[in-house]
Amino acid sequence: MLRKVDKHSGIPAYIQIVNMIKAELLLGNLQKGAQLPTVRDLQNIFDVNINTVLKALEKLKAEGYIEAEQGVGYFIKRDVEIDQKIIETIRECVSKLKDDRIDFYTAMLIFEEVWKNG
Amino acid sequence: MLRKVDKHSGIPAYIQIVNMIKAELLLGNLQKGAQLPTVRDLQNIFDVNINTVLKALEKLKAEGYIEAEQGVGYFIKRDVEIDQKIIETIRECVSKLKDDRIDFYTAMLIFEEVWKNG
DNA sequence: AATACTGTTATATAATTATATAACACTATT
DNA sequence: AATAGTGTTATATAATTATATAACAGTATT
Repeated sequence: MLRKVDKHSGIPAYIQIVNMIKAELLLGNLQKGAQLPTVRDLQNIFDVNINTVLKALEKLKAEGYIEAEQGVGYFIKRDVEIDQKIIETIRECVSKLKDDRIDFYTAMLIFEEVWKNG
Repeated sequence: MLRKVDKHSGIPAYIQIVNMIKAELLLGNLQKGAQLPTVRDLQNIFDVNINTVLKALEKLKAEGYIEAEQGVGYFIKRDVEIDQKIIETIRECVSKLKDDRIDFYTAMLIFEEVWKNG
């Protein structure tokens, strides 16, 4: 689900936008051929300047995820394959962590550290 | 474990440094009273400019995690409590995901999206 | 006292990120 | 043909992030 960018996270807005759209692709919420909201709508959805939206779309285009049709819109270029088992693994983990009342940021810190120095 | 900053991740270096040190605190690898490497050593460890190190340390100090002794060094101010069960949950999840050959970035994207729109 | 190690402050410079704003170009509808 | 909706390009401005470099100030050791 596309949502407002977090302007206090320290992570550049255009990176957050790229990440959100990639996540939609991975979860199958955006599939090949689907049309993205218009650039000006995305501007409102993410609550950023139009140039910031374009920077994100340009990156996604360069990576082959989307393509633009001048005067028409942006479209998803290809599906991103992902094993449903992986999503289920993550869902279960997130569920457990939320039960333990841990916040997202802390979870991410531990997740990254464990991943890189297991 | 403190390691080089990823200069291509898009995430500001000083934020990465703050996150790495916080992760060490959460995992108990850095405990109350422990001394951090010197500012100039940290500069080499993270492979950034001294001002970038100071910016990160300043943030950690402002948040109460560390304190400075002029002419002596930086020290951990307090332990960060965290249920070991949480760490175990994350370890297991990471282990499963690595078995499935998924890369860190993709895992994080799904993790964040599932967390925020379960 | 001198030295070598700490943290601290300062200045200048550059690249990156983000905003505001305007105009242009293509497509589809009226 | 005119219009309204798309994407596209451009300019100016500001804040943030990061670097290089130098000097200063406190602490502990010799």
